Amino acid sequence: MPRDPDLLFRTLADPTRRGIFEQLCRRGEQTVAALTAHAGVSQPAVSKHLAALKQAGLVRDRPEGRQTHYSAQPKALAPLADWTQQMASFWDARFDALEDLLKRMDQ
Amino acid sequence: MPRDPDLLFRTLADPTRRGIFEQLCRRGEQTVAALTAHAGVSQPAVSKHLAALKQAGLVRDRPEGRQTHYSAQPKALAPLADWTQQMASFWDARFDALEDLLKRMDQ
DNA sequence: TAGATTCATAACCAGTCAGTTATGAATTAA
DNA sequence: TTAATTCATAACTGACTGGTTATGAATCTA
Repeated sequence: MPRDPDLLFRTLADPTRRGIFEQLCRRGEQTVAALTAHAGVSQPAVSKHLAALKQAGLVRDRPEGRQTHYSAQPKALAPLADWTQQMASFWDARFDALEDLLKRMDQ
Repeated sequence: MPRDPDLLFRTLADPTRRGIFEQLCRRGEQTVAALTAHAGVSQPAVSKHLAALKQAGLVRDRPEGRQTHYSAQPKALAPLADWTQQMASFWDARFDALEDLLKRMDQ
């Protein structure tokens, strides 16, 4: 159930790639050409980033004629949110344990 | 307010480094030697990872004699959670807009 | 059909980075 | 003081990867 967030972290670590994903989240489905217009890198670079995002499940592609439409799959971010939550909860648990100990010592 | 999550993503992208951070979240403050015992890499590698984590604000160091104790600062994960939340909300907003449009068309 | 457009892939390059060993500084122990 | 321990840094290396240009396949248009 707590899926491995490794691929997710690696995929989102690159700012250009993260920018493309953000663009898709903000503006919705877009073609490669539209994404390239904002990405600041060449079209092949964008295609490679899209392939990486697809590999991580963060986007879906919808081929239509000679163009391909991509859209974000924000659901795929769940393992990331889970991981973050888990780290915080570990910390909280220890904090609670300390609080508990202090209370006990106070008695 | 929405701080830049770039350094955070880059820092957490490496599995070894993320493992060290997880260890600190789970077990609390630990020395470099203790962390090295679990990391599966050399002590200098661990020291470098700790320096990176510290740079990102994810850990604090507490020098004590010849050893240095490190502890997690999970608060530093906030921008990550914020970013994730924001991506989801962008998506939801568009979804709502679509829903709205459909309702309007239905009238 | 011929030409233009859209995208993906191949091939290559340069910079980054995580790992190593070697070493030294600072502290503790004998 | 001498020896041992703990950690950080320097120097180096090899792998990875994000960028490029070149190219080709597929599709649309004139």
